[in-house]
Amino acid sequence: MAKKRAQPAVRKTRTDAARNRERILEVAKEAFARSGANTSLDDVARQAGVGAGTLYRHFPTRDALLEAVYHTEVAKLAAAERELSAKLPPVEALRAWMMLFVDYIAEKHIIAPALNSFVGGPSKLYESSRAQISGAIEALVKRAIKSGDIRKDLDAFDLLRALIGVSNVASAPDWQQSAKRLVDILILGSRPIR
Amino acid sequence: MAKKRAQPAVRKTRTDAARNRERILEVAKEAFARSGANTSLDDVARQAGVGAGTLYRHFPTRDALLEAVYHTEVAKLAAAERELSAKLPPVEALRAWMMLFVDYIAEKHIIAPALNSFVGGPSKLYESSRAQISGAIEALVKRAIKSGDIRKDLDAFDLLRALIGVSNVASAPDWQQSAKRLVDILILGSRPIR
DNA sequence: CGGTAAAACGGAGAGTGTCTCCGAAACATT
DNA sequence: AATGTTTCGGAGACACTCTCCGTTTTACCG
Repeated sequence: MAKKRAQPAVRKTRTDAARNRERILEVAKEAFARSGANTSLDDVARQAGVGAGTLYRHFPTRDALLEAVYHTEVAKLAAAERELSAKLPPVEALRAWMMLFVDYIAEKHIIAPALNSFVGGPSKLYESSRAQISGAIEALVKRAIKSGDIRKDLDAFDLLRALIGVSNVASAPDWQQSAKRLVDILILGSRPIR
Repeated sequence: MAKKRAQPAVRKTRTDAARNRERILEVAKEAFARSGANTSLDDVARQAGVGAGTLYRHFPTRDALLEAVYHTEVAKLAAAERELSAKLPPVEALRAWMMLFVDYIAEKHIIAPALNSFVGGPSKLYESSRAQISGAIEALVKRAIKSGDIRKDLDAFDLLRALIGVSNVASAPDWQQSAKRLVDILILGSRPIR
């Protein structure tokens, strides 16, 4: 009694639907990078060659679209955690990952305000992205704690907040340098007392 | 030849103008605190009992209004620096001021994205507020460096960026706690290398 | 005081963005 | 090819931003 198939059960997703979804995602990614998180969604729809209705059906809110756009990027960051952990000593790995995070935001022009939702509200939307990112930093921190290089009571989430926060202030020209200096300060400040 | 008064020279500002300006400021402050930095300015104008044109004449941009609204708040923070410096040892003063900053943002619901402009762009608008805030933290850091409790090469601006950044991520419920833990980490990480 | 020029007011309206609704079109399935 | 479902798309209702300019208010002067 596990699977009935009396009625057509599940219909294959229509190809035009899938195609449009992809196209929207592609255009949106570029638009967000170019003009920030406030790009006109109608514009995105137009450039993707679909009607506004189509865009809003696929992504009911601006946040939903942002989440979808950065989903793959987030996955890459999570993957980097595993790599770094494998080839670097605990603290170094943590540091390297944080630096990577900064670079990522700088390069891809990911809009930090959107990231807020990762550590922020109870939005179901970001659930999976948040899980990936916080999973990554938690693993890194846990390993560093175990090795004795980081204080036992450090909350990985605090570090994530700091990281996102620092990346938020991205207007100044030397932002990236400043962010990296701060990563070092954060790590230094997270060492065991003495 | 210091003061001519051939022509009417300077006219006293009209009382209605001053009154309206005050009223707008008052309403805007409340509105920003209640509904964030994106409140409808037309609404603000309506609630202040003036036309949209009046609001925009006094404050040409949303940022200008924000700046004006928080001008006095910023002044208070700057004043606190002097007080704390007078009654606490260098690092303690720095720490206390940073904590105060966090509290301030939490309590007054100051919209952090607006603060970005303080450390950010070359906007002439925020010039005075920025000067006050960065002056405060620079003084605190300089004193702490002189006392030997903080590393010589620490950039006060970095610290300010971190502070604003961390305050930015204000969605989580335990945000304030997290922010304060981070302040401690930042200060610890800014100590001399031994 | 009353007159007058200068300054401020205010709201209509043009431009733009958001989001919904529903008839028309495209699709998977039989 | 017919059928019934899913998706499309863009017109349109609504909201917000910001400007323009005829009208009103005010400070100043005689």
